[in-house]
Amino acid sequence: MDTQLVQPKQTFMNLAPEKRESIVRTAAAEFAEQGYQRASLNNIVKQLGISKGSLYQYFDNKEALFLHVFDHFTLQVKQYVKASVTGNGRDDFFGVARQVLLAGIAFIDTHPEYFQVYLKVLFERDVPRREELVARVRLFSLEYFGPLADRAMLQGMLRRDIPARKVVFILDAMLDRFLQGYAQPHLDGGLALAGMSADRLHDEIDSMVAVLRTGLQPSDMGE
Amino acid sequence: MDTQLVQPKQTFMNLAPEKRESIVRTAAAEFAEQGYQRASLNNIVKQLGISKGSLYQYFDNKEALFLHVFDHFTLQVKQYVKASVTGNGRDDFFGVARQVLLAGIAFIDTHPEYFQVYLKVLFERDVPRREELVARVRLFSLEYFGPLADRAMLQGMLRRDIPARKVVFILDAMLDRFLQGYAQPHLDGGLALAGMSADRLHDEIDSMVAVLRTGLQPSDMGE
DNA sequence: TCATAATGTGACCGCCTGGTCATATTATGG
DNA sequence: CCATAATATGACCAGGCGGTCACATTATGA
Repeated sequence: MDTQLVQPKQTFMNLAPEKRESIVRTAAAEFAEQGYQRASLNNIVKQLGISKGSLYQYFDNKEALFLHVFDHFTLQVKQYVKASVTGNGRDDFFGVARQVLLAGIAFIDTHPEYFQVYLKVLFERDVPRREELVARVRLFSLEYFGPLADRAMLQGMLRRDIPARKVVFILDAMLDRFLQGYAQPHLDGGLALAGMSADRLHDEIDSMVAVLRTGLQPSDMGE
Repeated sequence: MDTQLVQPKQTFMNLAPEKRESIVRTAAAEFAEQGYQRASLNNIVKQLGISKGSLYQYFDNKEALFLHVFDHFTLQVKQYVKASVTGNGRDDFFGVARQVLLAGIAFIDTHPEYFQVYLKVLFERDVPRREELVARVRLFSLEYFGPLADRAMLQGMLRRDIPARKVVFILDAMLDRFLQGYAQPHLDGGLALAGMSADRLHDEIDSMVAVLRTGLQPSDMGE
């Protein structure tokens, strides 16, 4: 989640920032709708009102454009999560989970196309450097929650009869699935998360975290 | 989940059953690997060693072939779940969840390509009659667990402070995610489910269900 | 002002796609 | 055996793709 996946050509960097942004946003929308393989460069340049030759002056090929879009996505995610968690002081394990969930919702609200690109990468074959891309995002989650769970375990905040890595799996599954349900109405298990008001959404999140607390905290701890 | 999505042409029905099966299996594999849009009929007929004209004597078009494959998938799932649950007597709510999880694993083991087709349908746009296809599978899960949860609630087997529909969401999310992780190694949250031995897999499932029990049962109930 | 460098353009290429159809092959039954 | 119906075939079509390149346009700075 550190170094860049690809370098655009110098010509692209010389562009006005607004134009750069509009290109990345338009490309992201196309990749989000169609996935990598079906996404059409002809479509992208048509929507941008530039010629195909220009696009090839900015990026070496379709793959480089796609990787640059993904670079933007990971950068944005990182910023969102960091901002939301560090902003709200020292929470306990489940408090952090709640914050991450809220950050995810906020991210999807402001950049729905980026999250769709991520989902496409997860479930599509033949995405260039797919393993690497997925690893970047998954590792971010695992490496983030892993140490947190270990610490919580040492502090007696988690049941000792469940291995820490299983706690992480459950947390990861729940968070990811909740976000998938928010972005992809079919997966919300009948909760109708998609059009929900912010208040009710927060209620859903709180009660979801509460269930995790009950299930994963030692029984001799209050809520 | 009842009526057929599409009728193959008569010519297809006149074929020897083994040939019919080999056609459906080969098509399923192609759709699983490539998704609907990218799947190539040229590829399918080449692998089958038949001409493209023949394929069009069996099905009206690509869409009809795809829908027929999906029909087979839903039929198989139904059989697997029914068989595994009815076979093992009267379990409690969480016991049934465990049985369904085991049935899902068994299904993926024997028909990995069908499950991949389902995942592709979930995350791909422009799949013909996509809403309908997803609804068939999701409704199967919701309509199955919904009444079960209601009954469990009435019998005092579930915490009263969590609405039944939220219990269903959590269960549905956990099961679906576990199966996704089994079929798609990136999503296993570091549990390495993919290559796991049957015994260890059963352990994982048992402890997962145990966590659900603890989190969702009233605190005054033993395990 | 003008030579040079940087950037923009879209017709064009080879390739692959889903789908068609005239024709060849095989099965059927009188 | 032969006429007819059923089935199999693959060359062919229009359309879209990623990518190229000779050329037009614009920016630069001496």
